[in-house]
Amino acid sequence: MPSRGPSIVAIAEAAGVSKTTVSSALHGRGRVAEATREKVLAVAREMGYRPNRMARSLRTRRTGTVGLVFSHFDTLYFTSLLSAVESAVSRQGLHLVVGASQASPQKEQDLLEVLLEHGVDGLLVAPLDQETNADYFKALQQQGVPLVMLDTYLPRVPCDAAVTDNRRGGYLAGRRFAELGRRQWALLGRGVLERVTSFRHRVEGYEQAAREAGVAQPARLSAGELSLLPREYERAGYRAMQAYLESGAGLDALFALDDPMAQGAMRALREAGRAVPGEVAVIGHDDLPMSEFSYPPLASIHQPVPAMGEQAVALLLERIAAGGQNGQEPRRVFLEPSLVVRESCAG
Amino acid sequence: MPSRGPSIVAIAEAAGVSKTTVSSALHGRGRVAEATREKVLAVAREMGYRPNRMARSLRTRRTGTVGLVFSHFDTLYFTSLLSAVESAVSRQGLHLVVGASQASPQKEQDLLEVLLEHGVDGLLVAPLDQETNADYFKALQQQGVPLVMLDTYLPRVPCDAAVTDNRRGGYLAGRRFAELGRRQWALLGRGVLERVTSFRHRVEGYEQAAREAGVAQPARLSAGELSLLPREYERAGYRAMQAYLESGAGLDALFALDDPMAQGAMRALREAGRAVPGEVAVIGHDDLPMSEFSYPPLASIHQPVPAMGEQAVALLLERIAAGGQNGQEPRRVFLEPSLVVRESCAG
DNA sequence: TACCACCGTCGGAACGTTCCCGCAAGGGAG
DNA sequence: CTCCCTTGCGGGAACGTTCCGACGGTGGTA
Repeated sequence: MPSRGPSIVAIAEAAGVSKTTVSSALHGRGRVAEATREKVLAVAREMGYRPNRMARSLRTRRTGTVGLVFSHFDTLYFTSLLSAVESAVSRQGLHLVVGASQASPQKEQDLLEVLLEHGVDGLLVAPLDQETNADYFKALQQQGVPLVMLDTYLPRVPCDAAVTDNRRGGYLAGRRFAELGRRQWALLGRGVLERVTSFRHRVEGYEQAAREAGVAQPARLSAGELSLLPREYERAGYRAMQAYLESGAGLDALFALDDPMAQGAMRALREAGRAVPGEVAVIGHDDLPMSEFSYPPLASIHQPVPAMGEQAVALLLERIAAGGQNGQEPRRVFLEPSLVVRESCAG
Repeated sequence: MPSRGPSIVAIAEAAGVSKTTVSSALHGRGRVAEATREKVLAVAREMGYRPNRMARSLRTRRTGTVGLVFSHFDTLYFTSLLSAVESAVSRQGLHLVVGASQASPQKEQDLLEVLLEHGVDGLLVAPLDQETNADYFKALQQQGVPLVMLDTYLPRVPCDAAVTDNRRGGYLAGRRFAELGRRQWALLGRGVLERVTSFRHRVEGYEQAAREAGVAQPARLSAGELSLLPREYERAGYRAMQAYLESGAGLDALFALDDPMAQGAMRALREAGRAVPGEVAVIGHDDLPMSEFSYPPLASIHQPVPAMGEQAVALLLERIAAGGQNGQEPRRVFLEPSLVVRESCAG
C-alpha cells in the first residue's frame, strides 16, 4: 500500500489540539481562535498534509466529482465538448471522471453504474441512440440521480438536456442551397439517422427546407455504421461519395452530418473532377477548426460547443443542488446553431 | 443529500446473514456456502444494491482510479492519446479522472494535488515544459506516488515515461527532404522549442539530418506561444508562413511540428501561389486522420499513439503493483515514429 | 470417546473524515 | 453576585466497507 501521509489526527497531535479543531481550522468553519488556526495551518503545511477526500465523501455524501460518458473521445467535436465541460466543471471546483462507451449500450450502462459506485455527484452523458438504454435512464432518474444529457437527448426520457437546435441547423444548410438555386440535394451521414435524435432533427430541418424550396427530397448517402470508428469518418465520407458518383446518380449540393465526412466527400468530388462549389456546393457540420483551412475552405453548421458545455453543467449543478428531488420539470436547453459560409458553398 | 441506496448491512439483514458474509459473497472471497452466496446475490440484485467504492477505498487504500493530466483536451492528438489511455485503463477495470492544466504550471500542480486527494492509485501526466514543475514531480516521486509521463518527459526527473523517439521523427522528416534534394529547409513550431523535451528532440533530429545532408540549418518560423489555444493552431501556422513569405525569405521544404500548423501553412503557400510539393515540400507531425484527406494530402510523422497509451498504462500498473517502492530505475520507453509519405512531400 | 481439522459464519475494529453536542471559561447585564 | 450568552475547544458517533480473529458445528481418525 502507498505509505499514506499524515491524517488529521496526526496534525491534531502535532499542533496540540483535537481533530475537531483541525477540521474546523482547515475549512474555516466553526469557531476557532485566530492563533490556533494559524498554528494548525502551519503544522499541516509543514507535515505535508493532504486531506483524504474519500473519508470526507463517506461522511458528506458528496465527492465533488461529475461523471461524463461519451461514446468516444477521439473526435474533435466530442473533444471540444469535453474541453468545454471540463472547464465549466473545474470552475466550480469539481472534477471529471470520464468513460467511453465505445458505442456499446451495455458498456454505456456499466460505465454509468460504476461511476455511480464511485459516488459521482451527477452524471453527464451524450446518449448513444434513443431507444436502447431509455428504460435504464428512466430508472436512474427515479432513483434521484442528477442526470443531464448533452449533444443529443432521448425524447422518451424526461431528462434535462443541453443540445443544439438541430432542426434549425439542417434547415440553415438547406436554405443556403435554395439560395444558390441548387435542385439536387444530397445528405451524407452515418448509421440509421432516425435512431439518434440530433441526427434525425438535422435531417428533418434539411428536408423541411427542401419542401419549402420546392425541390425533391435529398438523396441519402450512407457512410457506414453508427459505431464506425472516428478515425474512419473521412474515409467513410470519401467512399460513400465515390460510390454515389460511380452509380451515376447526380447532385449539386451536399450536406454532411459532420466535417470529417464532408472533407472525405470533397476529396472524392475533387478526384472525380467535380468542382466545389461550382458543380457541387458542400456544407458540413460542427465547424471544426480545420474546416477554415481546408481546400476549399469548408462551410459548416457551427454548434456553440462552449455554451453547450456550460449549460449542461449549469443544469446539472441545479439538479445536484435540488438534492435528487425529481419533482422539477425536465428542462431542455436548445442552443442556436449558425451557418458559417465559406468557399465550399459560395455563390 | 441524495437518498442513498441500501448498504451492505441492509442486504445482510434482508438475507438473514452478517455483513461479513455479504461482503465475502459479493467478492467471492473467503469461504461461503454456495446456497448462502446465491441467496445474498439474489437479495442484493433485488434491492438494487450498489457498492460504495468510497467506503471500500477508505479501507483498502485503493480507489481503482488513475489520474490523467493534459494541458488541453481539444486537440486531436491529445484526444487520441486520451482515447488510447482510456481504453487501456478500462481494460484493467480501472477508471480515469481527468484534468486540463490549461498550460499553467500552477494549475498543473494543483490538479495533481487534488487528484491525489481523490486517492487516485497513480498519475499519468503529459508535463508542460521541462523546468517549471520539475521539483514538484521529484517530490511526488519521493512520496512514492506512482507516476508516469507520456508524450513528453523531463530529463531532470528520473521518472518512468512513454514517449515517441522524437529525434528519430525529426530526422526522418529531414532525410526525406534530403532525398528530394531540397536545400532551404524551414521549421514551424510554437513557443520556445527548447523548453519541451519532445519538441527539442524533433528539432535536434531535423538539424542532424540537415548536417548530414550538408544543407544550412533550417530557418525557424514561430507560430506563437506555447500556450496558444489549440483551436488557433491552423491560423497560427497560416500567419507564420504568410509573414515568412512576405519577409522575402525563401524555402523549399517545411517541417511543421504538428499537422494543424502544417495545414495552415499550406493554405498560406497556396494563396501565395507556391506549389506544394513542387516548390515547397511539407511534412507535418502526428498524422491526424484529416491529413490523408486534405489537399494536397499531407505527409506526416506518425506517432504510435495507441502503443504509447498502452505502454504508459503498463508502466503505471507496474509502479502501482510495486506499491510505492521507488527503488526501481526509471524506465523510459521510446516508441518508433514513421514517416507517412503523401503528396505534400512527393518526389 | 477424545481429539483435531476444517468449514461456514460472525463480531468488531479500523480506514479518515464531519458534525452534533457538551463543557469550561469569560464577560456583560440585571 | 447570579444568570446567561458567547467563544473556543474536545469527545464521540457515524459514513460503508474490509478483514482479522474467534467460534460453534460436523465429520474423520485414532
